[in-house]
Amino acid sequence: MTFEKSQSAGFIVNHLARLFAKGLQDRIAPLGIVIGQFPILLELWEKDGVTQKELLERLDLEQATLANTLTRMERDTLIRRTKNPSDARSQKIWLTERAMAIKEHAYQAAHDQNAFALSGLSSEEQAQFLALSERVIKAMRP
Amino acid sequence: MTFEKSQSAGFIVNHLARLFAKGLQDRIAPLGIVIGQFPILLELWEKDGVTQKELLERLDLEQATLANTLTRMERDTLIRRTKNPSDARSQKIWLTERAMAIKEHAYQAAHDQNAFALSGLSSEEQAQFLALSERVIKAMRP
DNA sequence: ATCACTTGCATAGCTTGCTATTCAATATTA
DNA sequence: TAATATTGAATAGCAAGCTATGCAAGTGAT
Repeated sequence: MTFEKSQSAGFIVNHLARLFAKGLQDRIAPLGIVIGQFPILLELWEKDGVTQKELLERLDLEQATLANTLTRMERDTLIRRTKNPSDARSQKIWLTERAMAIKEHAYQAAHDQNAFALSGLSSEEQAQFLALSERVIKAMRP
Repeated sequence: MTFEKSQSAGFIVNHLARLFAKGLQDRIAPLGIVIGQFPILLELWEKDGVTQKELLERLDLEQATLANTLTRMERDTLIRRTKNPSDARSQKIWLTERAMAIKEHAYQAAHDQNAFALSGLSSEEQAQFLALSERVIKAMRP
């Protein structure tokens, strides 16, 4: 059997993801955040004061990955945690001023990176690309 | 400004890549290899007895990433290294019997995973998806 | 021939993902 | 109520990516 990397969906998609990540990374670095914090911040900008479990439900991550990233975010003064009066096992997670202040800049960075990545495609092709990607995800999702 | 993850190319592509990786991971685990070793094995199955530098030129990885993965591959008896008579700084990298023996199974696994991932698309759509992806990569590549 | 530059690779240290395990708090059931 | 099960979160340990740095071997220029 033969195998051609350059025509393998797996390789192509991996390459895509790494280029995307690198591009966004560079754009958000000046804000003092890193890419793994991005999805978490997005959720918290929508609604904070939630428990880790509630946050987890809105994210596509394993619990341990989230816990570790939250620890780094606390270290980096992006979040604080307070006691949850109704359950001593859990805590409530809050954004700091600093994290709230960068929201718009971060949105802009993500928009810019997406626009840049798709800049070689027409609007129709962009829509097609996203739609096809969604269908591939659907096929693979357990 | 607003930001909708589910319509963000970056998030979608990241999700895609993780599902792909997980799927291939599961298929190759029985062969005793892991996903980071896969691209390297593909190149070595084509041609081994090469230096790290030659290998690096054929891969889309940083030198340090390759060096570390090669160390794990040696630990896992997938490769051996011999002296390079023409340059004492470098070594030649050779596949072991074990690594050679799994080649066809690994190709098959990758084929199967790609087919599975794209199974929700028609042949035309599959070609479209790959072509669009390539163009997105081209736009982002430095 | 020596001194400086370049090159090939390794190492250190970080992030972000994972699985497996642990532990304390809470809930359930006999 | 006591024993057991479940749940929320943390921790350990690994892989694979990155940047930055170090080091020894080779190359070149004076």
